[in-house]
Amino acid sequence: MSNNKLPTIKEIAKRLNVSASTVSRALHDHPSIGLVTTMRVRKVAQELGYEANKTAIFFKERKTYTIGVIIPDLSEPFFSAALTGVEDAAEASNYNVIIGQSLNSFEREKKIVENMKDHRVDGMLVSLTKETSTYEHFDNLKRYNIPVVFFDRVPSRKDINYVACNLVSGMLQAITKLVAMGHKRIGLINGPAKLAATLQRLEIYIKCLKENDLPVDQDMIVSTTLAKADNLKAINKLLSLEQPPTAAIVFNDYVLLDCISAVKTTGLVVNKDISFISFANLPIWEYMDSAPLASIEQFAYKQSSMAAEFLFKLIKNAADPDSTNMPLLQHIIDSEMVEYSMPKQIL
Amino acid sequence: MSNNKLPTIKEIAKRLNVSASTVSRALHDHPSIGLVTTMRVRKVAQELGYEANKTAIFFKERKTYTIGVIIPDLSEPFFSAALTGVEDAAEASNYNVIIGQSLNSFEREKKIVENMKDHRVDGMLVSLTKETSTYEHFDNLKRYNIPVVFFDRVPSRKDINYVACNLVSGMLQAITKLVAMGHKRIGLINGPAKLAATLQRLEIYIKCLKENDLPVDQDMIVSTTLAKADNLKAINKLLSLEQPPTAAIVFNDYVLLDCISAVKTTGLVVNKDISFISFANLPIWEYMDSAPLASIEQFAYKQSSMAAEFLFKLIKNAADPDSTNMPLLQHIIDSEMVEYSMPKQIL
DNA sequence: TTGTAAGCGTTATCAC
DNA sequence: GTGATAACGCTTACAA
Repeated sequence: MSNNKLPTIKEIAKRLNVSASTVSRALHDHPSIGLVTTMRVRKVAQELGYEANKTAIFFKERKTYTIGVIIPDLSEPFFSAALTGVEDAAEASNYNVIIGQSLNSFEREKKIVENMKDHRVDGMLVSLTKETSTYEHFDNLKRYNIPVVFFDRVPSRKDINYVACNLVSGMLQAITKLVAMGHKRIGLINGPAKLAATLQRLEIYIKCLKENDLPVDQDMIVSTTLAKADNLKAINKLLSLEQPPTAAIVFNDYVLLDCISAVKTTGLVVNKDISFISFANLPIWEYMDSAPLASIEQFAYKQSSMAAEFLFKLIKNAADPDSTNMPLLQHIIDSEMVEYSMPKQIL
Repeated sequence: MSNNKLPTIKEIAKRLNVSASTVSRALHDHPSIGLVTTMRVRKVAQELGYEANKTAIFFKERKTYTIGVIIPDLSEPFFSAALTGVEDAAEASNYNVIIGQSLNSFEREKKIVENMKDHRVDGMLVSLTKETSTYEHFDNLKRYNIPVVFFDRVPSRKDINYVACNLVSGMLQAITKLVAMGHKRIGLINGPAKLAATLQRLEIYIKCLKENDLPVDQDMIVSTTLAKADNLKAINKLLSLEQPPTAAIVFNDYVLLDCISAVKTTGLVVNKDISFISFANLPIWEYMDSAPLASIEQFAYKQSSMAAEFLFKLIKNAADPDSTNMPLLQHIIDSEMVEYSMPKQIL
């Protein structure tokens, strides 16, 4: 253990019989310091292996050069991609990233916010819990001048900074494509009613059907709690209709995985008897036999890195003494339909 | 913008005409402070919404209550699971986690280490780059009393703290199982020669074949650069042998995905004409038609959370004034073969 | 029971 | 050109 304390500016000062301020200035090439002194200081600094203690500087500056990211669940590829987006943006701005997984628990989310506040992050990026419907824990941060930018799962409020994704564009492409392929009966396997996303998907689904002059048939709209057993029940309900749909929009990829299993169990063939299109997109679909026809790409990386840019803008603006009041930073990215190359069952 | 500065201990002191130390003590229920004073202090603190500025405390304590995690690539489910393991362990110890992805670049790894050192993390958890073969950048941390624990991808050195996974146990189970199923020709699709993991897998493969009294046939050992085209070439080489293997051990799941594609292209059937077993394990195999027979589970979460425990032990020990010199903390977890339920092609 | 002062490492302000 | 001092917010001997 090299328990010898790290050299400080004072240590150097003492060795040279100069003041700490002189050392500090010398090390910063302050013009007022004589060349000789500067050289002597540098030499000793070098010898001692001196390096400025940034934590002291940060403390003085009242900054941490760290931002916090709160996401629901890293095991979802969507969010790990998002985290990478944040990290890349942060690196470019010389910021560090501390991370917290809310695991879709509102209580955890609150706790993480609190903890990050205690650590005085310079800002926060947040993708909300499914449970979150109140936002005081974020409002509190104003007091600490900690700006927040939300992404993807954003509050239903207008007075916030956010980057989100518009699902309509991708869905419209998807349904239009299905129609072009001849599909007339397109079902919807939706999520639990209490989720905002569920209502949203329903509305979009209906809107896009209408745009394609298709009728909305309530029998073809089913929902699931997202539990596996329930996913199976939902798809089976569709399949057992007198006139089952020939295609279905699915709440997300995890639900879809179960749907595909169920279809196979009945002996039907995915992409022949029934085609799927789902939200989000697992990176491995392209390797799978029964991949959906397409996914609605929601650009995790793009959303999160843009949110990070926003955040750094806010941070800089707050630091600027003659900053004018910043307008809200808000952006919506259009989703896009991404087709998978040649679902194998069709070949 | 609530630009009014946050209340400090001084502010409270001023209001009450007492000293800052009194306030500090009162807020900590110091026994020497009179009840009345304590109450008055608390009241004002309450009114002002005072909260201790932890960054100041941390600075004084010369601690950050933050650890750094360096991993190659979050898009690999293995590492995002590992990160979750760290986060869970950290939460239990009231620590924060800052994250850095080396993206398998040695230069990036060095830079991240440097940056985390500047931020004075209390310790680091590291899973090395494929490129890393020198360790000065970690040795430097001793100077700053920043302990390091490696996990999964650990240095080839004995004087370090680490948690790793022993591949032999799982591989032995796997090959034994293949043999029990009647397989006599078991190939190996290995990685690039420059990776330590490649040599390791080769040795284990040979060892396990021998344990099962099977001959080692050089023709059945192929390798790939991990690039897609190369993966295809490797599997095709095996398939085009006069006597192709009936089973193969594959370097990792990503290589295997390509192998499966290739097998299908030739019209052969996975799990009938050829079976696979691979290292690591993608969370979605169980949903796939042509899943490998089994994966060698390497316990990302367990490794990383145990590494985190080690780290906290080291941190505590270093903080303890009368700490005896800590012995190295090292642990090896046995890998295990994990079978997938009923590969569908066989049903 | 309370106040004073020093200290964590650095920098900015003012004085000489 | 360089030095002293204060300040960031807090804790803790040591005094009183």
